[in-house]
Amino acid sequence: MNVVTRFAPSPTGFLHIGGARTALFNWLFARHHGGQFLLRIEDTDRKRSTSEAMDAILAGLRWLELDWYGDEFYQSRGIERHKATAQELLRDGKAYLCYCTPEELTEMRETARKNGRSMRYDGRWRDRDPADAPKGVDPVVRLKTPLDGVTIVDDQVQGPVCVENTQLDDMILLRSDGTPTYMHSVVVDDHDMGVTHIIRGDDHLTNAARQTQLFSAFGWEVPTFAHIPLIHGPDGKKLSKRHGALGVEAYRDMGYLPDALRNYLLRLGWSHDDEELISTEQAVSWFDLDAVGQSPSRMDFAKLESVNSHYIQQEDSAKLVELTIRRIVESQAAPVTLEAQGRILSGLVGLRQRAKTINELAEAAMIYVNRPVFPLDNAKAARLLENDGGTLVLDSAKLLITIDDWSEETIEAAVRKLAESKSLGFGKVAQPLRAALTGSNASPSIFEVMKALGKNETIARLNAVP
RNA sequence: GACCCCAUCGUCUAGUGGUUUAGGACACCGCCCUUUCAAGGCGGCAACACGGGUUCAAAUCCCGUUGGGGUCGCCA
Repeated sequence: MNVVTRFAPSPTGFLHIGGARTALFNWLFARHHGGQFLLRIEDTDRKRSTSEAMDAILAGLRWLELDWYGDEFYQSRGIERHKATAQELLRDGKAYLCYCTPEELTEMRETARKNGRSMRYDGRWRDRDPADAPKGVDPVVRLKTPLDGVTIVDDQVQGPVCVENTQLDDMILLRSDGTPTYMHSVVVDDHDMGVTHIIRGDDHLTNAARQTQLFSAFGWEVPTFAHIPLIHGPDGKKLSKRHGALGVEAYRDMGYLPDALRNYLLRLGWSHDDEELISTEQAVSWFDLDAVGQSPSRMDFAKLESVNSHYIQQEDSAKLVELTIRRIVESQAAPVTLEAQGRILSGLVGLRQRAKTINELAEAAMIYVNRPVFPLDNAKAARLLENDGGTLVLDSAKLLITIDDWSEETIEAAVRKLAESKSLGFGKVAQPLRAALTGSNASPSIFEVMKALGKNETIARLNAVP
């Protein structure tokens, strides 16, 4: 089966989470079937389209590693073609000129609503003699849609959806200024681009019926539709900014990995038995429309974090260090020395195990960037150095300075021996050391920290305790 | 309001008429491990919206109710 999918965002805002999932599903579906995934920017609304939004969408897609086939299409470049096809329909008597004023339309809408009908435009110019055309009024071009019968959208996710044709009015193809509408442009473009599968949000389901009518008017084959349920906020209501209706770059800034976000989004509304952590390769081989759920799902940051932490465990060390350092530099607006970078890499095992996001990782890694400042801000840590805590730290320093083989094992053996010699529980020694070394009462293993810090820095930090 | 879609633990979901005391994951709770915090291991809590049918048998099929969502622009 030849498969061509497309993602068609309008550049009026960033690439939000729902759009990202739509793009992912299209990408996956095309990959799975060995087809092509195309990108089309729907920029026909010049007033609302911005180049910033366009850049944000492209950057978001690239960050998510959802690459599209060939160059992206710009809908605005097809305007002449869209106009021409509408004229064809007009010539063939499948469309007509309508001279209704906006006021008339508003009135019609109100009447329709009052009478409990969904049909808005009453088709008053459908069969009217063009000679009746009022002077000085620019007409719109409307499609002559079927007056009776039903239009069936055989949706791959929702199943067959039947809409009575009496519910659908004659849609506008060309505005009175001659420019094509979205409904018209989409159909022409999808046909011209050879799109075989239209996978998009559920909010377009009712559009599918209208677009089907247009495809039929042209005598074109209707693509297969698949409307995926929308993502809602944690409360089941429409996704708001507070709930995560953010651009994907915001997710990057919150410290999520693209692989993790993709995995999370994939599982939101799609499943493969009990699989939770799914690699891209597996996703490509498993993904199909029949496993897409029919009900809307809710955004769950806790689950996203959990998935993200798994990907942080799996991420390549060098890459992880790079991301961590970049984040530190961004937030501290200060460089990280090569020495500190080496320490972070050395202590990465313990750091990554405790981090759910890159941001948490960057924060935890600060113990390798800055020395603790006394008196410590952390009250619990400060308390660990009170009484004989400070003495234990200095005793440890004296002992550790004699160690030549600076390995975790040797360091641990030495510290354990010290605790034993003083008849102290191991924790009694370890906690003050932790406070002296990291300025905190919680950190990775102190032996790992000492190893990563190196002997000189370790001794220096221990001796710095007042 | 009209039309369309949806309905299994708090959340994401498995389940396609009997294999189900409804499974997994996240979250939550407890225990273990333990130098702290995590991670990990073990265990626990927790759902078929409701009402009618169909059938020997229904979470699974049908109808209705309720609830949620979407659409109703010369926006996309």
